[in-house]
Amino acid sequence: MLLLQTLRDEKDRVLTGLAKRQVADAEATIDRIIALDDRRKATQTSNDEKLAERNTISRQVGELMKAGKREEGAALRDRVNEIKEGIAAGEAELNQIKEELEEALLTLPNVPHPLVPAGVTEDDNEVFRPFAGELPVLPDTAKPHWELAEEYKIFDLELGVKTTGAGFPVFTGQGARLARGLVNFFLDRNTAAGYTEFQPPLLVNEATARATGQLPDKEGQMYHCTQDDFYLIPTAEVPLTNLYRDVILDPEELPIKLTGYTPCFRREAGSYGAHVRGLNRVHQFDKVEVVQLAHPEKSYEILDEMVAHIGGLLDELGLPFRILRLCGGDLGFTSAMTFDFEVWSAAQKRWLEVSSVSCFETFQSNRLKLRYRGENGNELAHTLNGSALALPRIIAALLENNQTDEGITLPEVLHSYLGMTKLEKKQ
RNA sequence: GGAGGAAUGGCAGAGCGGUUUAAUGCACCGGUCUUGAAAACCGACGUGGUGAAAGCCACCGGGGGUUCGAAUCCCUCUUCCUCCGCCA
Repeated sequence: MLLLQTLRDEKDRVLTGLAKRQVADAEATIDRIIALDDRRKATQTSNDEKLAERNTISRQVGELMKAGKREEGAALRDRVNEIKEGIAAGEAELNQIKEELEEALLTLPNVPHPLVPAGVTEDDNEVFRPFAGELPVLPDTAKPHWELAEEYKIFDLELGVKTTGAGFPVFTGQGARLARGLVNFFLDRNTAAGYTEFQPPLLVNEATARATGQLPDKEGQMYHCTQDDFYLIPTAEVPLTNLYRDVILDPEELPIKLTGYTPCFRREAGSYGAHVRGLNRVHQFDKVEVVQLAHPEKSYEILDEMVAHIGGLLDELGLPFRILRLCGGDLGFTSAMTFDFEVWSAAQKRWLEVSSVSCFETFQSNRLKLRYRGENGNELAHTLNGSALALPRIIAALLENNQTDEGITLPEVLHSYLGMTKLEKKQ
């Protein structure tokens, strides 16, 4: 959620930024928000005056009663009763204004950073760092990962359909081991880079989902347990970042670095077709996430650091990748700048997104009330997060790119995690 | 699921209807003293709204109510603790 103060003080900058996202009626919305806030201030001030009067008179009543002047006290009591009616009306109006204000504020997405390119669709994203080497070229007999998965018994989509439904792959045998090995590899590397590991809940309440911005923006994207009003997390970002909701940090504690492995659940309503075959898009998948809470002056430096860290993971896995900077139109609702990592899937001959790294500036911390003690009072911290990494498409690329007649070779860093150097065909 | 108890500032812990502008202690911060440190002493010491400021207002787990006046009384929800039941 954007700060009211920003809308007032930097309206031009906000409008320029939101134009990159093609936000409709941005100026009208901002004007309405400021008008509502003016009303809020006026209403609250007049109500506070009534409250102050009530408090003063009530104190006098107390003194009169103590002094035994019951009749004078009773007269003042009647006066307070009149004031109380005004207070009740004022409070009702105030609450209504606040509700409208909140609702309007929630409709505005984050303001893109000046370096974010304008654009409408993913085709307008900036190739921030192209892949430097030669893309691997496979023989015509090369198979896509969903065919390899059957030959090598990596995962089984039919079993997932039986137990749950489409989009819930069941990893089997050496496939399950590969997934577990990757999770451990990622967690070990993240921990070595100074991130503290957490195992958060996979179900979150509404307040948590709102604080990081999944609600109300992505209402239909999350699985909702209506009986208990919990949401299944679409990413570990949600519980991990919310660990620091309503917290005031000492500046020396920054940056705070968190990592965690969780399954992620996404409804992906309306997605179907050839481009979602195999592991390309599923409803449940494993992901290791990194989160940082940063001083505002350091956040973009830290974003660079996170990009470098994730690039290092992909280098170690030997996967060809490129980095995109998302354009305004493709940028997530809550993000100010996002880099996407895409690995080359040699059999499908296409780029697959495996990580998204974002700086949210104060958009999340405003809702989270995540602050640090600054020079001039408490100030909102910046939040950042990124996938390090999401498993399914990593597995897809590893299977496809490394297929040989003798089996699927594994990158050296995984040998000790899996206890083998390659995957073998199974009957 | 059942019975009882509890929830107050970073922590501990008073307060049970009206000088509470939330006592006191510890921690933290500034200062005096000291060669330096400790001790001692002095001072500052929660969050938010509004305002140029003084000030005013709200917040004692959340919500609602009683009252001229609520941290304090009532209702309700949540969480934690103790015990019972069930259970991986």
